Amino acid sequence: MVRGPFYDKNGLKKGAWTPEEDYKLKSFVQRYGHSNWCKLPKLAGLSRCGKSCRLRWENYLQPGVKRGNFTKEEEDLIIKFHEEAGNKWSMIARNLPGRADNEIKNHWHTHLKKNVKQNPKTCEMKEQSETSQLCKAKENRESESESLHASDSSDQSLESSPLSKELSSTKLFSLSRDHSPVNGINCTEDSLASLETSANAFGNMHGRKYTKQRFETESLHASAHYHILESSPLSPEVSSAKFSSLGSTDHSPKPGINWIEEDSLASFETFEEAFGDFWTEPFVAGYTYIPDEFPISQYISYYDDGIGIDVFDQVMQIRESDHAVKFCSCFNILQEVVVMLRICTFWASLLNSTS
DNA sequence: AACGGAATCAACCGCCGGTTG
DNA sequence: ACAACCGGCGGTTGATTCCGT
Repeated sequence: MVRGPFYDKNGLKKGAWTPEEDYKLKSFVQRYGHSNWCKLPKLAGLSRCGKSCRLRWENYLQPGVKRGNFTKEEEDLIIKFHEEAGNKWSMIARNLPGRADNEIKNHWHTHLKKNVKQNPKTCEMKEQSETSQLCKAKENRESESESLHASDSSDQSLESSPLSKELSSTKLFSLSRDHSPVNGINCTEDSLASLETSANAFGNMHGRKYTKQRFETESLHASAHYHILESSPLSPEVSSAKFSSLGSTDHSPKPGINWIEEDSLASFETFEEAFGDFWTEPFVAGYTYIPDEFPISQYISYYDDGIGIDVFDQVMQIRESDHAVKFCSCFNILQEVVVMLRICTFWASLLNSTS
């Protein structure tokens, strides 16, 4: 189902991700964030391109990512949003918390598209949608941009938005400071405060500057998250835990977090069972190439006050300045060899035990 | 049991727009 | 103002699994 691993001409690994790579990426991102995907693979000790890392994180490793079967409600939402906006998978994904755009896209092509075609009424609506899809796509971008501007003062753009009122009001809800109930949602002050705090933490943790686009995207994401929670199988506790964990300085997995990647890391846990502290032994923990004693605490305030100190960049500066990267590269090769030996040992022991 | 086509889905590719220097 | 860089997005690919013959 997945391309086998191989190396391209630049020496970058392609194809399926291994549990080991997942662990490296997850550990690094949870600890230092991901303000620069291009530099991240080198720092995290991965022979992957930044894009590949980003995709893997966003689609599978990121806390809160839902895997598995789509619910009827989710499918209805996908169909509805697709009718509204066409192949705007990222936008649809923002309104389905926990679902990656790639997964939604795949689900559409493999399950929903044919179902929609079988339904004449829906098909008709879809055709109408598709005929104006190009126009809508353009309008969507414009209206999203407009709604951002409008959010400062009024909801004028809502009436002209090609998106449904539900979508539009979601945006308004996310972008405005008005805490009154919107679109039938009873918003308590507490939940809103929690949402805002969480959203802030979410935005801050990566050390990203709040550009117009990012503000828009992340606000949408945060609001959509709250919006869907009303009917989502994900509990509010999980949701808030998600954001909290992202903004927290303690990046160890927390109870209550919906660690969907548990499944994908099942084999990884098997390693741990076999070797106890397999991944926490020095050569592996260092795995992130950043020693535990790295003076990270002085930057931790970043997460709290949101002032633009980027932990990731600090790591980069320190490590590049003293040629640590070169050292780590050599060190990493040794680590890789040791890891491979351990994996071989593990499988050998498994084979022995089963035979 | 063997084969081949269909289905699935993780991952890659290339383009585009925003940001930065 | 401009070029380079970077992240995000949607389309596509291809390995694997499923299922019918």
